[in-house]
Amino acid sequence: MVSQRGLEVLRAIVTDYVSSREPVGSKSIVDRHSFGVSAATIRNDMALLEEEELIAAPHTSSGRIPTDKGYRLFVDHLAEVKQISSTQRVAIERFLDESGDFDELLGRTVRLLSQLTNQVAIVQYPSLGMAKVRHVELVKVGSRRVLSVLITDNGRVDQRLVELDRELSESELAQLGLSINSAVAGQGLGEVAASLAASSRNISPELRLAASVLESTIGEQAQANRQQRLIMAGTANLVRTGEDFVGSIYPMLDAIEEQVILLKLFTEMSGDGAEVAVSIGHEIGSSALDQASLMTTGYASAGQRSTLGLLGPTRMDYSNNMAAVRAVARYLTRVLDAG
Amino acid sequence: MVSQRGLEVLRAIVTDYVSSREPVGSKSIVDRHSFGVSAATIRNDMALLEEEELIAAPHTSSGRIPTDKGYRLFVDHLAEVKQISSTQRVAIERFLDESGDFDELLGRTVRLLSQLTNQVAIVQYPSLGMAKVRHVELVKVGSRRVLSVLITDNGRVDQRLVELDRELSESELAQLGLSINSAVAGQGLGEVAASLAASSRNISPELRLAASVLESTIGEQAQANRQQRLIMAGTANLVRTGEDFVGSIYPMLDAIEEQVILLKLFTEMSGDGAEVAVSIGHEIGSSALDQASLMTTGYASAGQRSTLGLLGPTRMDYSNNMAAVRAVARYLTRVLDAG
DNA sequence: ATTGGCACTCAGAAAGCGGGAGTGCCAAAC
DNA sequence: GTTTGGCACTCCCGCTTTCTGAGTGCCAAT
Repeated sequence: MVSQRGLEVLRAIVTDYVSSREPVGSKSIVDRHSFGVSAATIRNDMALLEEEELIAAPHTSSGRIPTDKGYRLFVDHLAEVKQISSTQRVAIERFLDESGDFDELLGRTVRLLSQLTNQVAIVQYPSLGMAKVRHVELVKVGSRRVLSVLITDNGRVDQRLVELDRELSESELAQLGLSINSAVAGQGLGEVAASLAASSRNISPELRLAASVLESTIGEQAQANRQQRLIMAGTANLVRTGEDFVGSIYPMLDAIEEQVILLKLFTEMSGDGAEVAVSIGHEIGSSALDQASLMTTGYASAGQRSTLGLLGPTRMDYSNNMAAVRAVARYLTRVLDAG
Repeated sequence: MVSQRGLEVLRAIVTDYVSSREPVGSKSIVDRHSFGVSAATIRNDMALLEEEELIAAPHTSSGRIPTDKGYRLFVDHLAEVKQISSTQRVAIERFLDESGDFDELLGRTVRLLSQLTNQVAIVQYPSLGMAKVRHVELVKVGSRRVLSVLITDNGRVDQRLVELDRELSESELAQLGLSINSAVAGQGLGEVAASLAASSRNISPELRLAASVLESTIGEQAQANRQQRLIMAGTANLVRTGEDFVGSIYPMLDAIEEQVILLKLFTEMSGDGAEVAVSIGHEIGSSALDQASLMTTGYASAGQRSTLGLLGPTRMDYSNNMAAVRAVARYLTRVLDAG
């Protein structure tokens, strides 16, 4: 069994390794930390830790680095719950002052988080969820093209181009818009398609074809799972910390650019609510990301729960990053959710 | 003066260097290309080219690589105008089929271009430009928060959160919405602020304060220069081609993440219209992007002109990339602009 | 349980050593 | 005058060798 001091040694190994990037040996531990014991004693403890697979030696007779399991124990029991630094607070404050479009805000948030942590930051676009339709606006943008803008009562906007069979006059379009709005306004997103189908009976024959195209698009918009969208920043940081990965980082970069894996992970992890959740290395369950850690937490936008987080090497500063993720999520919720 | 054959030699050097990544010598030129002359003759030509600073030798007695000036000459006079390959065509076709939100479309476009070229792809968000206001929708998203969605008649949407001094009832909000819409609908974006100020006299005293906050926000939205927004993809490609840069690529990555320089360059280059414009190395005028080339062209969205392009090492496949940029811009225009 | 001592291991830096691709120049040939 | 073969020279790059030092595991003594 691992002793109390053994755990302290593990903590020392993790913190030292994270800051130095180098395998840490018994000597450097007694130097940097004030255990009241000799290096040989530490070595005994380390042998225990290695048996438990909490640490490992990259090469025979070299210092030790934490395993995924070691990081896990560290995150669960040993990491101190930090507050964000004053520098970070200033960054968030300054960031708070700027105004801008909703999308811009999310973009700025994700860049902020990436700068605070020097990792890849990811924000999941809030889902349309259980919202109701507020308004549909049809905008003519070409002779036979119409942009359909759907606005929900929790403030999400989905805009989409529709190609019609023939040109509609402004008045025809206005008429269609009126009829569509009266059919769908106040409807839950799930009901939109049905309501549209029901109302379309009253439409004049000349408009019938155009109307059906529009209706199917609006139905799509209502179904569209905006949850499927990630905003990312700081991919470059992964390169900067690239020395932390053995072998090529290209599989990782590809996986990130693909987004598929991340989307899956984000939706899976989103259930956890307010706490910061961490997946370490192999726990992520993707071979491309098995040298990475994923850290997520929830945020709220107009009552809709969504997820944000970051991705970085397993060898990351968990305490700091967890604090930053938590702070940014809280801040974003404060800005976007009911005051 | 550089002879005709000299120019052919330059072309050979550029193409060989681009594909091999290695300084190219006189021997390998006569091997790979069928000049009817010996290596020694080529050497003489190369000496000329070097005098003209079109090529340079990384080390004494090593092969030559093109200088920025050499690339410039190549792009202007020697590069053959390629068609995109069938593989690329297929990629674009497949991409064309998918439906989705406007923002998603731009996102997909930029990822497409980055995959076609293996470079960093950039799309500038279409500007609001000379558009007129179509509709303003006010959506209550919290007790004291309102989301203001502004839609223009060319289909751009700007959404923005407003914090009010007190809670408004739905009916109050609806009333305000009506009054605001009647004031601004059909107005040019520049006139919005004035129209709002004029109309606000008729607003009841209880709403006065909330109205003024809303009005100033809507004024901002109308002024907002969406031109200021870039969508990027494929930063990772820069790392993949990272061996092409001498020294650290971090300054480049930083410059890209900052976006400031790129925004400036994009707005400057946007005037050129339909042709593909290329800035090579030092021509860009930014020390961080010394070793990069920027390639841009215009596209149109509902009559608004905007810019897209890519960024990569000076040592890039100009012919291919120019073809891809042109093809994607045309395609995007076809989808977004009047059919 | 802890400690000092000691032989052993091994990664990584420094140094040494060709091989080879490429050059510049020159005198001869076309 | 342009082109060519020849030749001496340069210097990068990859290879092996050596060396050093941090670190380990184990053991006997405290």
